[in-house]
Amino acid sequence: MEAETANATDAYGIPVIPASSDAVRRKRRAIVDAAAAEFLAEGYAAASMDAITSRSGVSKATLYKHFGTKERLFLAAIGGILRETCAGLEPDGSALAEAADLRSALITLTGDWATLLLRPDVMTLRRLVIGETGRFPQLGRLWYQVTYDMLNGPLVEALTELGRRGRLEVADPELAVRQLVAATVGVPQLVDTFAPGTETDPAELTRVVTSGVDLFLARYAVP
Amino acid sequence: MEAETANATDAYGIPVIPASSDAVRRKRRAIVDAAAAEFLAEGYAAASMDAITSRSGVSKATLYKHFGTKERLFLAAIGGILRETCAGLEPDGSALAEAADLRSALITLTGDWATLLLRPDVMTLRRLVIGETGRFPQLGRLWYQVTYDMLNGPLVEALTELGRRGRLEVADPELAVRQLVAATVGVPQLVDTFAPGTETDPAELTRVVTSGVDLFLARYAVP
DNA sequence: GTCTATAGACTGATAGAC
DNA sequence: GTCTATCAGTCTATAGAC
Repeated sequence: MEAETANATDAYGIPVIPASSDAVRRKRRAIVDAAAAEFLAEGYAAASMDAITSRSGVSKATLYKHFGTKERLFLAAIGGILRETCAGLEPDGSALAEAADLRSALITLTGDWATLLLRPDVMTLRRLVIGETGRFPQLGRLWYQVTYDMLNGPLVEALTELGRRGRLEVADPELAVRQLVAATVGVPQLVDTFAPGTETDPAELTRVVTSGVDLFLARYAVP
Repeated sequence: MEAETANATDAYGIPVIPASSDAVRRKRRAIVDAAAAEFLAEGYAAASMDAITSRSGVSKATLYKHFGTKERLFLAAIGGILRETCAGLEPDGSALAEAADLRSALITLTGDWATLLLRPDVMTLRRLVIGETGRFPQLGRLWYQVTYDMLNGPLVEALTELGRRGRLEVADPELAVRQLVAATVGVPQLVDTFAPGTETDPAELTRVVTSGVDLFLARYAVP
């Protein structure tokens, strides 16, 4: 039924869009892409449905037929690229427990995260989600969940395993991971959060990440 | 001259409002307060000048006479409360260099910062500034500057002094302070950034801050 | 009587929705 | 393409200070 499809949401309150024919799917794709670009550039309130219509090349009727309201289009577009951004990214935290050189493995892992999370498009998305979290709490929860599943979760398991093997001494792996992420990725991320477009020189990034890992190991490594 | 006053800005691009009689100043105060409440609740684009007019109790002519445009009112209101929030807060980083118990002093200092920065009104303001940084870069710069002057700056000096006295070994005090802030305040702040209104139990906050300080000292304290 | 500051109706544009 | 609501910003008639 039309109304039912147009109002379905998943566990996070992000609209669920049913599968369909190729032509329909391509139009929907065009709308979502246009919406994402407009919302990322303007924010939710300042974005215009007319502008999204023009960008996507479909008619307003088609747009409203598929998404119903501005709110639902926003959630579908932003929720979608949020998932996509993190998809295809292998956490590979399990390799960490086996690594011969733990320090190098941690530097590589946190460095890779930092490179991904500092990408201009990811930072723009992050700023948008933070700014709209008051109006759309489900987006904030989704962002936190996605980044947690990608970064923190696997690492907590790896640290716990490393603790069992006697290579680390972490009483609270959950907290330790949050500290590691904060002391590495979090440091350059804070600057770019308030100064968009700040260039982060790769050499400087490596230096910051390395220092963060050393901070972590100074406390938690078994001598 | 009228036009000159209505367009004057300071070094950060925040409108400068000249002093005036008590009655005029009280009206201006009412406008700014109403504007801050509306902008914090709705964001820049969704906030309505009519709503601000109603809230403040003055007429639209008065409002436009004083602030000229929505943009200028936004910058004046948000820039104003941003400064106010941090005013009257003594950094007192100099006491750190003299502290007998450095660990306790750091825990107290970072704990106080965390308590201030996690206040719901401060977090709401922070989310707004992050969300509007694309449109109003000067607000992002101002936030970074204000928090830096309040937290990081004095602490960098204190760490440098403690290094001279042989109690710490910090090759890069600037980076060390960013790590300390990230590993203490930054940890609970990240949660509340994406999940507004998350209650942070004071005991848990102390535990997190203490652990962050211990992380810092494990790396940088001279044995 | 003159003049500044104000109230609030008004305007043209544009929004979301259908 | 049409519709109605609402937006930022303007304008005019008036109230009150001197």
